Amino acid sequence: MTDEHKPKFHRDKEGKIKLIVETFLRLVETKGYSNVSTNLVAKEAGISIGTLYNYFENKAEILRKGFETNVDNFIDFPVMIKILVERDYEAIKFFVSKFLTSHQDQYLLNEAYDQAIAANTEIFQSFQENTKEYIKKFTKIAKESNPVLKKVSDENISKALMISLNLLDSMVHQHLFRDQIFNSDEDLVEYLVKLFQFTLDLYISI
Amino acid sequence: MTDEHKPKFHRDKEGKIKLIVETFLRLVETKGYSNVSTNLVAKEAGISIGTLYNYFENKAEILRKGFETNVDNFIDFPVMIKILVERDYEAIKFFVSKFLTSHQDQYLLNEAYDQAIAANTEIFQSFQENTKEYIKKFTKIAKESNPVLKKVSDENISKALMISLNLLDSMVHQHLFRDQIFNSDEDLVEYLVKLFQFTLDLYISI
Amino acid sequence: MTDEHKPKFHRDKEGKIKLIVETFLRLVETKGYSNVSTNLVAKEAGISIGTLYNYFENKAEILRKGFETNVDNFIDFPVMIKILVERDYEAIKFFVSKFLTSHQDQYLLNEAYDQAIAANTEIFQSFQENTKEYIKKFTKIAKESNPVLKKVSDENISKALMISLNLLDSMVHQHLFRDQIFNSDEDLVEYLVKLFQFTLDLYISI
Amino acid sequence: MTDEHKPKFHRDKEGKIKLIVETFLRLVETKGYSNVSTNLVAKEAGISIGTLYNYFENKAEILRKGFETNVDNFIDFPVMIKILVERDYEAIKFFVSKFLTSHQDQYLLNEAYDQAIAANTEIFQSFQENTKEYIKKFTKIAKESNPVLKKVSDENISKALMISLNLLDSMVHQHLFRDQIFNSDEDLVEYLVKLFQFTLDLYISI
DNA sequence: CATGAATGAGTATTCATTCAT
DNA sequence: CATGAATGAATACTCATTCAT
Repeated sequence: MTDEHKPKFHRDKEGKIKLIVETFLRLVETKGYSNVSTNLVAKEAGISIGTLYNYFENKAEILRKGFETNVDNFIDFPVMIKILVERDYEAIKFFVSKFLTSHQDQYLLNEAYDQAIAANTEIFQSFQENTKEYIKKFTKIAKESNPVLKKVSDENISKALMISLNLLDSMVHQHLFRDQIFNSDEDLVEYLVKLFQFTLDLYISI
Repeated sequence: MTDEHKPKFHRDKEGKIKLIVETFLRLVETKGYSNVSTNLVAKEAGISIGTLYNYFENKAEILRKGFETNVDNFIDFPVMIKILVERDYEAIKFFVSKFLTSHQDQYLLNEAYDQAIAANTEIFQSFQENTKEYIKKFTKIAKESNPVLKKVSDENISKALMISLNLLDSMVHQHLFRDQIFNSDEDLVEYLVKLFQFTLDLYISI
Repeated sequence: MTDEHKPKFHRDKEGKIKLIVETFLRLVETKGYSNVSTNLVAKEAGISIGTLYNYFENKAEILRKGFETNVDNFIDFPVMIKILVERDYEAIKFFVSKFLTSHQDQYLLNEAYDQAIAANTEIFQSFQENTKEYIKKFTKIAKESNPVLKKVSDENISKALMISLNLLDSMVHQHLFRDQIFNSDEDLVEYLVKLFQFTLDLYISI
Repeated sequence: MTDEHKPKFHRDKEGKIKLIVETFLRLVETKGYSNVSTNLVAKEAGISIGTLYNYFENKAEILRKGFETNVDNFIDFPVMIKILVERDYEAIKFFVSKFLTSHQDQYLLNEAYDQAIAANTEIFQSFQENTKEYIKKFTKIAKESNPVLKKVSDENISKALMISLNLLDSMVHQHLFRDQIFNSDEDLVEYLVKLFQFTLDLYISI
């Protein structure tokens, strides 16, 4: 109870960090990492540039924080586990469709990560560790929640997951931002589902 | 005497454009788009910055031109046609291996295209048109040079080609610059060959 | 009980001022004036930046206060008096050697004073007054503690002291941070002792 | 003749460099190195900041250039040689007086060198080399122009010169910018002449 | 058509200082 | 009297682009 008195005095620290990160990501999504200046972020967030740098050591750090929090609600664990095990066409289709719908925002973000990675090795490692941690977490939960997966090696589960997500990502990216290979979204989704199944069959044979 | 037919020295407009584009792409491949300044390009090309801007309206224009000319010698047409038709494991493997080897250079270039796309819609369309043109050209040649392909629709040939290249690109990219999903290059190549075959089987049934 | 006479904990204004000044000087000695931010001083001192500004109007003020208190324990009065009177080679040599050893720390501090002086005339005067006060104090004590010096004018004692210290300072500075005029520390010390004696002979003839 | 046609088209390159350096030094002399921003220099010189950076890689480089050109007309070689050999009281007095008169400008400049040195090791070495070169040049000329000096070792001539100049510098600095030790300029000059002679006697015995 | 000096808005980041709590 | 979040002018430096020659 007494703990709840204090925060009244402080401006909401976590809230401010969140505000900065969200503003930053929103801008990156539309303009690309290198076209978003920290000064602009501050202005758009309605804070001073000094405040921004009170919370983040540098520009890349904002991106890192964004990635960190973003990765957490990236995929729906139960849904994915169900897919891994049952390999149900409709389930995969649903997942892929949702992925397609929500991907547009993510795309420039991913590119931002790439750019930051290219410029900064530390951040690269941070990204890798975050992803690994996330994959590990997923693998553990997957095995715990479904006995069938216990027979599959951790490595293969990780592989299946990462490859599949990566494939989805790249094809959706191509579809949305480069050449329109498929005539319709449905066309694309159909192919992706098959690709997904193909990869699962390859690495997770039950 | 024959040398005098193509006036390569002064007053050679095309030669100068080519020089600028090549210098630009070479630099982008090693340093990334945003780390290559037009001033540097001019210096490296041995011309003045003023001359560069006589031939190109702005930086992005050089990239556009670069894409236009680059796409031309992207893949070895005969090899690719052979793959499409025969679907020979070793041939695909050879192609994929070569792709992997040469990808590192292309990576920063691709990112440059993406950045330009993000910043400039005009360029996006230019890119799309170029690619379409290229694919159309390939499809035509493929059909002409191999009767078996005549039965396959143009659309499917295009699809097979674009999807395959895109998949290769994304997986290699992931392997080289993001998380190391596969334990070795061989491991990756093996998977990619299967993926390649899967896609060909799907769209080009002979 | 005796400990309670000087309330060293909270509410100790003098203690807090001392803490700030000492922290500040310690940092300046290692990092240089312009590389020490008030925020850092506060952090290192374990107080808030707000508290720091409750006690000092601005950054330069801390330096001024630092000079004020620092000048007090600059030289060992008895040793210096002995030197002035006896002009003993070994005593001077010992003093000079010690000066050389301890100068490295003082250097950045002196530079800080100079910088502050260059930027702020008020501080200049404050420095001058402090030094004058200090010299006057020394002269008085010197005359009181050694009857021989009573014959010498105050002005000459001051001169001898200030010139000598200044000469030491500049030559040591040159030796340590600029060109290495002397082959060894011993070489330098030898010259400085002679210089010291020369100056004393000039102004304090007994 | 043909060569003389060209420069008409270019804005005077050397002139611009000189302009920048002089503006910079003028500002440093009054405000101190760290209080002079490159933007201010550009503004005061009536050029754009971009132009400034076309001619100098960074701020410190301007100072280096300033030092380089400054050191050349630092002392009057013939006068100094005469002093070294004849040790004439009036000649030294004249030299010292002139030194005192012209020193005010030099002081903050010297401090600027110190600051730059403290921040940048490369520049430090550049300074050292320039000074060494200068001293070497002087020593050579001195020996050539006056046979008496041939008996003296190069090292001792260098020492005598550097120590003397350093002593002058520090005492004048103290006199002008710190505590007024001497009652008058004449008073100071008198002491400095003696100091000068003392050092010459020590290192250059003829 | 070539040149390259000049431009200046823009970049990431710092830091002395203020003031609401 | 203490706190520390917030400020924003200032800094060194970059680079796409222009234009007088």
